[in-house]
Amino acid sequence: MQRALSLRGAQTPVVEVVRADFSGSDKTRMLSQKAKYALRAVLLLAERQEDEELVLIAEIAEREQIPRKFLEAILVELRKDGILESRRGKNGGYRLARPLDRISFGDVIRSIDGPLAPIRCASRTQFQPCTDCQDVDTCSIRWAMTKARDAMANVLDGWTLADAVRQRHGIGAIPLNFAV
Amino acid sequence: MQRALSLRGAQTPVVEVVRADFSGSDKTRMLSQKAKYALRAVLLLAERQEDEELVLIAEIAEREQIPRKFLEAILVELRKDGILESRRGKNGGYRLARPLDRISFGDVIRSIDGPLAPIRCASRTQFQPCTDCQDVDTCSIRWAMTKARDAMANVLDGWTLADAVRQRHGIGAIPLNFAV
DNA sequence: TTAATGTCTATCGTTTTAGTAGATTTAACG
DNA sequence: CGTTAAATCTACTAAAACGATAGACATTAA
Repeated sequence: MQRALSLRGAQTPVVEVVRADFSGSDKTRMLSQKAKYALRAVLLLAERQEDEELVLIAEIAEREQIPRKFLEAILVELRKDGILESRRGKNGGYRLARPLDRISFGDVIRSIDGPLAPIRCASRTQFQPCTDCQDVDTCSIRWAMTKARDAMANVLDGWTLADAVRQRHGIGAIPLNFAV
Repeated sequence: MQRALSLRGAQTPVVEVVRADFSGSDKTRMLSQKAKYALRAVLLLAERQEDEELVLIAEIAEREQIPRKFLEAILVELRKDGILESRRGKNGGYRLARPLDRISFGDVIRSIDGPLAPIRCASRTQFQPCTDCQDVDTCSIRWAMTKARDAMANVLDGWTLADAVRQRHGIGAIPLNFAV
């Protein structure tokens, strides 16, 4: 049975130019624009946090080029999750609710985008089995995704605003677990 | 200036029942349903690959409870990316295009969902700067996301169908880098 | 009281996701 | 050759998520 010969596999492109399109397009997959804005905002607050002053939404919006109204919603979420504090009224504004070294990238991302895990059944903070799952305990997809989540969480929960600010200013070494 | 007292932080819920809602809802974030189907399909083919036989789409669909027509599209993508081979016509069907130990979870996920990186500027296979990026080289978000991507890729590219099948059958040890 | 500020609620257009339907091509077999 | 069993291609659709916007409302300092 020599049928291997007639099998259709990947078309190895005869000319490479063929591969020049955007197959796979522009899927964001994971970090939403919203979470990216959140990180930028929080990072800005981190730079300011020394001078005990509150920072205006308007200022954050302008400096980071984030749509004002959209940013408002983001900041409210971060406040509800205990990452930011705010005061309303005249002289109001925002600031970080905790010291720089106690706010991680993971905290911010979870606040805006939800669990870090690629799939709910691999989440440690928001576990939920797939509706069509046959056996949660032996599922090898879940197993791999859990490992992936842990690896990612290890990075994102270990990397704090303090680290980012330090890195940005070029002072201080990068933590050991993040060596390249 | 005692303004810390009047700051609004996270509302520590007075009654815990309040927290019973689904804030954060059901965002998939990363692994799409489609990619999950793809992994299930490929895993099934991996179990069958010994007996040189081709497997019907219909059979995969039924066994894995995947909508038939949707599955077709998935298998075509996997074939185009060189993960599967197929033959049409009578006695047609699908099978893996490479040995089990040369197809990783990362391969399958990339084929269906695109780059593993949480954000394009952190992708090694599909790099692209953010349109609003001020400085790609010093961006600390990109930096963190790159580390997260690498950690995740290390897991998903290292975990192959061979590993998954071995694990499923309870024989053979889990590779060192995946020790818990 | 007023002006400056954050907060809440509702809405909206676009893109992505998940899925469906039907016509078409290919290969085996008699 | 004709039939039949398969994959494949093209087009469409409903629902959700995403990114944003608008406007009324609540709070605080001066």
